[in-house]
Amino acid sequence: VSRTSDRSRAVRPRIADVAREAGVSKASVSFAFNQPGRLRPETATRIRGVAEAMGYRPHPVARTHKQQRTMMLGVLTPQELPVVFRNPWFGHLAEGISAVAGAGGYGLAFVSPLGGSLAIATGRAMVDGMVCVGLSHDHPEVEYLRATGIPMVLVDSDHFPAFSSVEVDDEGGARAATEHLLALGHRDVVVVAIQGPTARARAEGSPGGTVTLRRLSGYRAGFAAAGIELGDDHVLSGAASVEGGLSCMRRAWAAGLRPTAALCMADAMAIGALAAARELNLHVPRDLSIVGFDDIDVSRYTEPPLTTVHQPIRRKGEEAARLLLSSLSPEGSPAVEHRQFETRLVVRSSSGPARPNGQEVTRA
Amino acid sequence: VSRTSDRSRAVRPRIADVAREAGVSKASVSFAFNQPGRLRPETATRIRGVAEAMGYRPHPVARTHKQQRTMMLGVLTPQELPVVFRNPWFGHLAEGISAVAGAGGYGLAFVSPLGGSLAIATGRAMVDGMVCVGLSHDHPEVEYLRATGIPMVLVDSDHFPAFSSVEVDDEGGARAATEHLLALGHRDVVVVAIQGPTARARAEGSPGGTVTLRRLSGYRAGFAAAGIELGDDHVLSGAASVEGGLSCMRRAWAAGLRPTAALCMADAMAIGALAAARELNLHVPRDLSIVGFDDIDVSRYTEPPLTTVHQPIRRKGEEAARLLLSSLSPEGSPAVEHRQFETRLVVRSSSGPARPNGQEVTRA
DNA sequence: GTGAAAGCGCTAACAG
DNA sequence: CTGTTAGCGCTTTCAC
Repeated sequence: VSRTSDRSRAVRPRIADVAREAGVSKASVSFAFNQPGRLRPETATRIRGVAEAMGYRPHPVARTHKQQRTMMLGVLTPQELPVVFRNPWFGHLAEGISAVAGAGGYGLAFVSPLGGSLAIATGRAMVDGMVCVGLSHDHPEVEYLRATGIPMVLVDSDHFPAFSSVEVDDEGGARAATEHLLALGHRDVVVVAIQGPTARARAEGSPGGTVTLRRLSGYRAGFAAAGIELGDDHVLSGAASVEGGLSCMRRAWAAGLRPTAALCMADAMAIGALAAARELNLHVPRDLSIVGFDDIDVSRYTEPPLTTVHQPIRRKGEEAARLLLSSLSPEGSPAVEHRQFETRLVVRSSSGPARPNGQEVTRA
Repeated sequence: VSRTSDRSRAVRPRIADVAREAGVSKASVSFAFNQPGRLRPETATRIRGVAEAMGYRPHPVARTHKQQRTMMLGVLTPQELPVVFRNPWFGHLAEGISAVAGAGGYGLAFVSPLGGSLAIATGRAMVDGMVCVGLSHDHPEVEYLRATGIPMVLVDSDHFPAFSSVEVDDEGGARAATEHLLALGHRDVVVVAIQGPTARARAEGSPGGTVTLRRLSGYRAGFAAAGIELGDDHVLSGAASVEGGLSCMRRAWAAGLRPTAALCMADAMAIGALAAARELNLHVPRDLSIVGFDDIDVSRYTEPPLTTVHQPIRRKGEEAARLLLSSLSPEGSPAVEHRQFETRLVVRSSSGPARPNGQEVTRA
């Protein structure tokens, strides 16, 4: 067998090549890299010199294979990566996760459905542990994931007895948002919900996912306390992105709805709602109040600045990674912990008094 | 040696265990998973049943080791991950990369300095190829990277003869932005630059990085054509984030600068500049014009909507991944290609006529 | 201080 | 159709 590939890519020298060239054993070469103290200094230096000259580099997979740990953390999302990255919320979460992962010497790999299957993707994932984002019990492959034995920490997911979790008080936050609107006199409100990642939810265009359901129930509770019922036709679902929010609002108007306010489950969607309002020639908040959820960085700089439910996104990421690392380290606590952060309503300028009852907006 | 770890974590069954249990050879088990066609259907089914019952799953690292390909793409950034994720621009790029990587069956791993060293991180990276973002020739470890032999595609980086690249016309875009401001009568303008990732640049607080330099030269060229020189004291550097832009503007004002406009190298920074204006009680664009760069999704929804230089961020990501995949596949073209996309100025409302010459803003 | 050798767990060429 | 076997490239214990 020729040592040169047909693509004529340079052949990577192996540890044996270096050993031969340096006139030592493979073990010595390994020591030169991993435990230089065990070699006579001059030997170590010489070996490394030879290795460098040959362009030798320990093969990361072989090394990992032997070591039985990858020093990688996985970030698992039931949605495809492009849709995940489209939501700035995820960037903030990744900030938090990567900060503590990096500090602990861990790298990050993103695990999302491969060929439509999370199971396949998970099976391929070379990670020591996973942060799972938005995993619900009704996910078709959740049992598989649970059974893999991979240490996991759940963020914004259903609870599983075996795993630690990090979340926020979604219901409370949603309820606070509703009460805010109610206090401003709003009675006709649409909910812009995050669509579930499951095929079923997508097919039905229905909301889904743990967080979605919790927030929905918070909204409902708020309305119920005021004796108002939130009709199913007033709940629109879409992707958690600007585009998704925009499309929900368009659908609402197309369906003849003329609400005075919109409760959005993600700031990205709320920004989309802002765009929709602009399209419809609606002034925010005079003609339409918009309340978001998340309080991502840009929300305070939108036009108008967004009233929204704040949650500590980065801290959630940090905490999740911390929990995971601690369950990974031999000295760390293997105890499962459930951490819930508070939410709080941040009132800015996208919400205001409802326009007088029944008075439809005049298109300019 | 006990087969049970002290952390009492369930022992993962190996292929040999399944083979023994099913009364077949390891090869048959492997075939049952990878080439079921080579087994009698009933045998294959039985084996998979046994495997399932035992909770067997092929070890991803071992599998990868044997296969000699990881089916993973790396995304390399000279900056630490948290700072990278702080810039929405990167989210858009990741959208593009992940879309084509996922379609090609590849996963994504993020590679950023580990213990301060890109070399260490790269050495550990189990990837088939890398998309390098913002790599400049003057990076201390760039030679190491080049020498690894890992297939790479460069985004927004200096050119390297061996690698394909994807970029935009930074200089042209920057120049267009400058000319726009000049046409509006601005003569006293500060530049809010992206700080280089190198320790040196950080220490000096100086701008750095390929893209930064290109845009800076575009700005300079624009001013020069009008006979104006951009003083070094008018160039502030910071992280490519809202926070970074805010801090640059604070520093500018603290230094006694009272420009009528700011040219920001990233929309995230421009949003920070918007925040600074608010702090300083400056109306945008009446007292201060702000021009960004990137045209990220939210830029059209800020208060006021951002005048900025548009670049096709997602397409850059897609193109980079496509180039990389094609160089990875046996049939793909190994040719190095350099792809440059156009930029174009998008005028929105954050820029306007300069306030009359010499007339300082009155703080409200 | 240095080297020999035994794996890590899997895949696939080759025999049977 | 099924099993034997030879690695993939490295690390690390154990002996010298």
